[in-house]
Amino acid sequence: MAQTESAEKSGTRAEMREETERAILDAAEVVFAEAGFGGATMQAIADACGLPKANLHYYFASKEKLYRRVVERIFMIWLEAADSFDTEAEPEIALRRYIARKMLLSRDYRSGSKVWANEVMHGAPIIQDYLETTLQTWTETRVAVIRRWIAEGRIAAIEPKWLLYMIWATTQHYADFAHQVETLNHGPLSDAQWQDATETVCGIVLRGIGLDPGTPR
Amino acid sequence: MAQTESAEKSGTRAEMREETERAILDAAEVVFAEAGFGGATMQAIADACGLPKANLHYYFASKEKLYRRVVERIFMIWLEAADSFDTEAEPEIALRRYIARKMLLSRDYRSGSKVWANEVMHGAPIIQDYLETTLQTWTETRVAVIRRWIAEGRIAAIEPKWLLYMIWATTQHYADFAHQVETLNHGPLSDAQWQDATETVCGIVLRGIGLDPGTPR
DNA sequence: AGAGACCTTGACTGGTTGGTCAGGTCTGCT
DNA sequence: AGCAGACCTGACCAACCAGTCAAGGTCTCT
Repeated sequence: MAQTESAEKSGTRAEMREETERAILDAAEVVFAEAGFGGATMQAIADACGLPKANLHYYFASKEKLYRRVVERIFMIWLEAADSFDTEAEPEIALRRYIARKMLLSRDYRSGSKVWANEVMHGAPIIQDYLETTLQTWTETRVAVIRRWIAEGRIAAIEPKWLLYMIWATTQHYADFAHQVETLNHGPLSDAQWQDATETVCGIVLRGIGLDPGTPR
Repeated sequence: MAQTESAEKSGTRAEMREETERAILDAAEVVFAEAGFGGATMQAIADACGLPKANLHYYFASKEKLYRRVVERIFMIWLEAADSFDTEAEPEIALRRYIARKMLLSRDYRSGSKVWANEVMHGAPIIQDYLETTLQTWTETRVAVIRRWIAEGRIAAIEPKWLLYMIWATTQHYADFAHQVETLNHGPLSDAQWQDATETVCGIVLRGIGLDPGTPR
């Protein structure tokens, strides 16, 4: 009974294992986001996905290994979104698309963003290597692109890193500080507000580096 | 011996108590910032300020009470800085001064900023009331000022809240994500970099809302 | 149908943590 | 000097938590 209890029509062995792992990862992501690594308990994660605690340890050897998988998954999603920063496109297009994508991520992957923020804030003990390799490389390529734009006189002469940090910080703020944002807003942001916020961020950033934001949409 | 061991020339009873409390709060701020509430241990805080763990409980009844005091202290510092958003001044001046002040805070009170970020990210269980009262009020007054600027045609018509979030997020990024920033920078930011980052943020924000950043300094 | 791999789970354990407390020390006051 | 009250601290405890385990259940393949 127990094994076929899940609502999904039981697929192959491997499929079911994957499903269970994903359910645990989803639950873990939320719990880690709400309580931090230290504050989260395996029991809480187990409760959140309706499994006995011992089951978690069957799928993930330790709390730390589970946490690492959660963080890695977030990073992959982030990386995927990062590709929307098209190095070939016009600056207006590339930046606008990238900012919009990151705002979407903040809305749809709030917990993931929080876990990532937590991890970095505490000195990135688990994913330091990612920072030094993948993130470093990605950043350098985009910095190079921005420098080229500057050299071509298309945008104002600013240090590219400060611009990237501004975009990262602002977009992630809507996930990491969602509670504060929603408190000040007396409730969750509406679709219109998300759209307006995105457009405002795009507008300030583009105009801020000397571009014409043009007509949105 | 123990009581007079502190380097300070022992003052009055009340002074010494205050000194000890501040030493504990300082240590707690760092430990909470590095490990989060759940990950921090009273023992680690005790070690960080060179006191026996039992002493902490003499000055602060519980871990949670100590944490609350740490967060409250941060909030007070934040509020003080918030006053540099002069509602009487010209938009360029008010915003420039406010951003610069917040950047300084990020540099000098990194741990405090992290603790605050942690608290809000985890749903502000301790300081929800501050968000709903003091922060709400402060925000509303500044939003009103920005709306006035817009009505007077001095800055572009944008939702003031999105602008404030952008400033908060960007400036705090340099504290909360200091580890990531420093990794990508291959070391701590120099004074010149701090200055350049501040100037860049001011420039993008001001230009972004249709103002002339003018000549810095 | 039967064997063997795979999965599930309640009960348990060793270690850690927040918090307590009794007994001691020091300070300021009379 | 002597006393009262503030301060200090090592040792202790109950609660909790990550991780283990053995016994039993289920699925797949032949």
